[in-house]
Amino acid sequence: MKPFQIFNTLSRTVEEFRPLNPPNVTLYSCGPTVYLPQHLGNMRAFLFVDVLKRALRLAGYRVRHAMNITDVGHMTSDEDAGEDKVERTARAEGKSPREVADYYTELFLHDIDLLRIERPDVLCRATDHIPDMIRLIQRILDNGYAYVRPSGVYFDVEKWRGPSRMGRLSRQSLDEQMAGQRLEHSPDKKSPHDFALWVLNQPHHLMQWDSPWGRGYPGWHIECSAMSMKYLGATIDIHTGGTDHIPVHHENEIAQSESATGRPFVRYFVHNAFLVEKPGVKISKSAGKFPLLSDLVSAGFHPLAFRLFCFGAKYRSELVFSDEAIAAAQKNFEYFAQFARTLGDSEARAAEDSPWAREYRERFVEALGNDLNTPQALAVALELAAEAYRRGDRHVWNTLTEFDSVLGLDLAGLREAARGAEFPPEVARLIEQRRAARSDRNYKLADELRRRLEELGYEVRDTRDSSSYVPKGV
RNA sequence: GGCGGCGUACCCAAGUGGCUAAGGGAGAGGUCUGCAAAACCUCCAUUCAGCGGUUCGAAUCCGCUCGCCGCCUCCA
Repeated sequence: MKPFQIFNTLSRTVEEFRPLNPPNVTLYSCGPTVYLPQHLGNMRAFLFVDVLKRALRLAGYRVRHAMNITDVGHMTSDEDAGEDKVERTARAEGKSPREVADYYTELFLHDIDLLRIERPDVLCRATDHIPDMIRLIQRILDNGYAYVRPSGVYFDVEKWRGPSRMGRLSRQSLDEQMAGQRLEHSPDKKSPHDFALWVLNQPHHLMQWDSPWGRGYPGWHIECSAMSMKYLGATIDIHTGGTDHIPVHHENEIAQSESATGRPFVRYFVHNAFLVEKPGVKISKSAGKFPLLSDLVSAGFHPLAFRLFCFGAKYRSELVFSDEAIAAAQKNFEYFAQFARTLGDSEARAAEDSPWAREYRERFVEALGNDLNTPQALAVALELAAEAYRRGDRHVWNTLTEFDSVLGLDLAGLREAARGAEFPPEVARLIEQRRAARSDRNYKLADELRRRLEELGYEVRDTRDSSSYVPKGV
């Protein structure tokens, strides 16, 4: 089998994936900031991680996945200025920061469940790991790569950077950047590129902790370094995030992590592109207005339609959001669901698929191993179903189920849900009556029973010699 | 000022040197069907923003032009 290939931002090329300790893979993802709901653009990022994880598993790897919940230190502007975003929401809503974080964390979990995104093995909140961050900052200080000032502990970029260390990801030398030219920076900083590891003397800040340097709170970047090391080790295989994190957040994470441990921080950085409203216009929290998953559901779309919609484009391409494209994805979803539902027991329980299905499986795995080409994988899955219809040979359940381990549509569950044994007694009785009416050619009664079933929330789909009953909303 | 990306049919979107430019949606016609669906079959880009160049051969490489955008500040 061909090795799994993935684009590594560190090299800007598609590389063969070689984890440190195969078949184990350590994966860390920059998670949500919990002061607002996660919009559809955020959801695309989490869907990307989910499909990456599932594809790695299909390729034979075992993945340990950690994701952070940012509930402190995320500022409205530079690290040492502005207001903490969680606190801003807390003040606006008259809640405590913890209540705000809890609320939006729950909302996040609710949404990823709807999208059938697997929960990470470790979901870690920044505020639960303050001691870990303090220890890490101390190590950086001990190694001489940070300095303490009245306003905070800062990472010394000049000291650390050495030959091409900073700017490795973004391909920008520090001198080329305009840091400090576009906004005021703290006079305490030796260089405008320096960033806060720990912030001191901000009395208005609600969340404060004691530290060896005084009462304060962590800078935004340190949480990812501290928690990824704690749960996944000094060197992790894959670190994911949006492309917006390349120049600052991930650059700083590398600097602070490697200056602390002296070891490589990440083997593969993998970044997803944005979901955009129209070409080039990204959906973002700071823009004020942004579509949510709940908006799609209110508009009558199934959450999994959004899941398939995202798989219709490569993770590294901007994806243009439109109702028409979501509707197209929903058609795909219904197509898969209908295909699964109409498989007979002998087809769904056969130990072996028909030989012709093998080629589809190979193409599917190959597409995913080719830098996660989900559009191609999706096309293969659709072609498998179409080919099964065309041949009148639907012994492909094992293959389809394997595809679904990545697509994540729960086709097995959908099939079960359409089976008679699962129906409530009243529904089952109506179904039986309708079956009898149809065989008596009493179509007037059959149509009446169809209406009543629809009132109960079941869509009736007849075939020549049987019928299936699908709960509305799939 | 610097870094980076994009422009493929009505829409979404693969393809990055070579069989007929994937796939889906929409659209058109047909088959099947008590009805309503679903499904199946057929059709739907001589062409990849434009213009040059390299090559036996380019949507794919190079140059220029036009248009759009992201990042360098919080952001998936």
